[in-house]
Amino acid sequence: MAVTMNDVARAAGVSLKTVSNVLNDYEFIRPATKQRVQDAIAELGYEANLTARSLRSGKTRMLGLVLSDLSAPYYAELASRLMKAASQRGYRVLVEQSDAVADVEVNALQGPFRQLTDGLLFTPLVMEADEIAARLGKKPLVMLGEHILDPRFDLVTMKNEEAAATLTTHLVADGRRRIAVIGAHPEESGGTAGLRLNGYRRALEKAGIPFDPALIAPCEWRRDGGAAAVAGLLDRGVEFDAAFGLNDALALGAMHELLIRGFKVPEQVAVAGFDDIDEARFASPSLTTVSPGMAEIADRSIALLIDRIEGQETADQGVHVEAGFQLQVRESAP
Amino acid sequence: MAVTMNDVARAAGVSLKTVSNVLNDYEFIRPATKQRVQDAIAELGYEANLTARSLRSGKTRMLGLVLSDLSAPYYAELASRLMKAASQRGYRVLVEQSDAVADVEVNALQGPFRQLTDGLLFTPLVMEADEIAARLGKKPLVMLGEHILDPRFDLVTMKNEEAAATLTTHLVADGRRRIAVIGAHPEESGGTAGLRLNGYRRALEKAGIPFDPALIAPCEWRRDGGAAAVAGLLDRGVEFDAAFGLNDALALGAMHELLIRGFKVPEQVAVAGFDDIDEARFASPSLTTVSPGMAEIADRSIALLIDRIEGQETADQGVHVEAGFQLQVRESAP
DNA sequence: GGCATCTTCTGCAACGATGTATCGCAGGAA
DNA sequence: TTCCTGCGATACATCGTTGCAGAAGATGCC
Repeated sequence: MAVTMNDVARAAGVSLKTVSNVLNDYEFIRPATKQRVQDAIAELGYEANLTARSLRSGKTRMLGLVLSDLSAPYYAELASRLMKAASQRGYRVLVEQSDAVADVEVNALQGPFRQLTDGLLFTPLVMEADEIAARLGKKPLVMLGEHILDPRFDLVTMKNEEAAATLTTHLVADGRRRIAVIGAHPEESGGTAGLRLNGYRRALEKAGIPFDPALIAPCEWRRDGGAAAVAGLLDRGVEFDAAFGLNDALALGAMHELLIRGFKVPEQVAVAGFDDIDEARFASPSLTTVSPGMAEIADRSIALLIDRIEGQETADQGVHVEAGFQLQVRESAP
Repeated sequence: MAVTMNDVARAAGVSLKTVSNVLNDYEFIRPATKQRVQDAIAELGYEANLTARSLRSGKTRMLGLVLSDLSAPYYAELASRLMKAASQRGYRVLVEQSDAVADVEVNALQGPFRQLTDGLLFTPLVMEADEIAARLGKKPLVMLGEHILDPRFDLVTMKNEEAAATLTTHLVADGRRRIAVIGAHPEESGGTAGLRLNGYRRALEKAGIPFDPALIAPCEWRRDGGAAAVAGLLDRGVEFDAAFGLNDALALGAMHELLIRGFKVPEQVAVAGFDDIDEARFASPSLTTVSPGMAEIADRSIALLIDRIEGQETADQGVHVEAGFQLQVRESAP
């Protein structure tokens, strides 16, 4: 079997507890003793049993990350960064894909998944604030990139509305007047889609351009959704000189459909997205988009969650962090 | 604190072990007793403590997945599928990003990460077969999609060589004679890159086209690597009428560079990739590529690993699975 | 010298589950 | 009646670690 603390203790001629103390950096240990224990550890190749430690301490040093689908480029990159940030503070990340299914979200919040983790990074797609609050246990939870702005929860997000307004203003400055929005309902106002749509409307208003609900095309937030939405607009005879995909996948799907149908991008229709995934830079034409400061989102949310776990952050109300953003002007909408 | 088995036992008026027996589907329990225990569990909202169970049983019901970088589209999609497949058999997947750093790979193999998991899905990028064999513990390990074809290891991969040959033959059939390869060294023969290069060479040979090392452009397997490799070829004055990116990211980067420089794709230069990531379908022009049967790879590798863990697969030698593939002909290389 | 305090180390219990051994009680065979 | 077998349930030890309480010796202070 594996080497245990008992074996180390025997080899070093000290008690079990002394070995434990050495491992946990207990203050009062004679240097000579400490050395003897460390030598024994090295010689036997001892490694602490994390399961036993977890059982005893009640901590797993794992963070849960709940998102809809890891294969979406934005989430893949975010997960990758979160893992790296967590690892720097000695934590691991366990991912749960909800597929936007309510049951899975609920289970992540209070089921076995919760048990395995010391805290949660949560991207709720189905559950509402009250429901979450009701099922929220004692372990810390940080909301990620989503719309639920509620004093009960910590939240790390970006300036969705402001960024969408900036992007829209950029399109308007280029002379675009009929800007289609891909991925929202005309009446939407909550959620990521709603916030970005609000920014769009605010920018139009400021420019004195009337809002036309016919330009708003709802669809699934995937490449094929974006393509289908544009197809729908064109088939309905809706005219537009720009398309604003509420994320890059939507924009790229939309652009693809436009190019297939023989439209010139950006000459006839400008296309812009949101998220600045790696792919946006390498699309043809390259995609104008908003870079959401993902590094900042990842670092801040990990820091906040771990500070909550370790009791270094004690604010009664939810802490709200808004990461900055940057407009990335590229070929698709100069 | 949380409800324990002891609380349930007391509530149901039975012993601790009887509760355990009910939970583990022990055969000889009177239906009435079983019912009483189940009622108590439901009433108290008892949930088994996974950590305690792990400590006692030595199993965590977690699988480790070691790959270079989760933000690479291929790996993101693979990870997503692996998680879903694992979850169907009651396992979770814990991801470790190696960034192709040797230390991280070694640690994943024998460090704390190994301890947390019952088995490993391993994509070695740095370590060699002998090194892996030397550090391999007792827990099952399945190699994933990589080149190490060794009787000591289980391996799930795809027909890399055959697929690359098929793709090359397709390009040749379209009249291409000078096909650049993006992402390999001319002398390479092992590893994913080597296998695909072998397929390329075999197809050329069969068509009676001489192999020209000048057409082989090594680079990092990322979009920007592909772009840089093509830039290098063009700047060196190497002429070619097709570019075969050894994965889709490379091909898309290459295509981007070609389009920027005013080349017509596919009229002047055809472009083809490998992996059929979602993005390939929505690129402009859409990318001809090889679809590696990822669903099959994910399902088979999870099945194999779990069968090893649970003792249902007992072959002494490594089991080798080769998933099928499909040529996806699209606009970039008709 | 006597007492309090600090340093260094130890032993025991506990975290919450499962494995092993065992026990009482039926019912059937001898 | 006695012995045996199988069912249904139990008690106790155990997995490897950490928290708590305390012991023994060294040191400081009056």
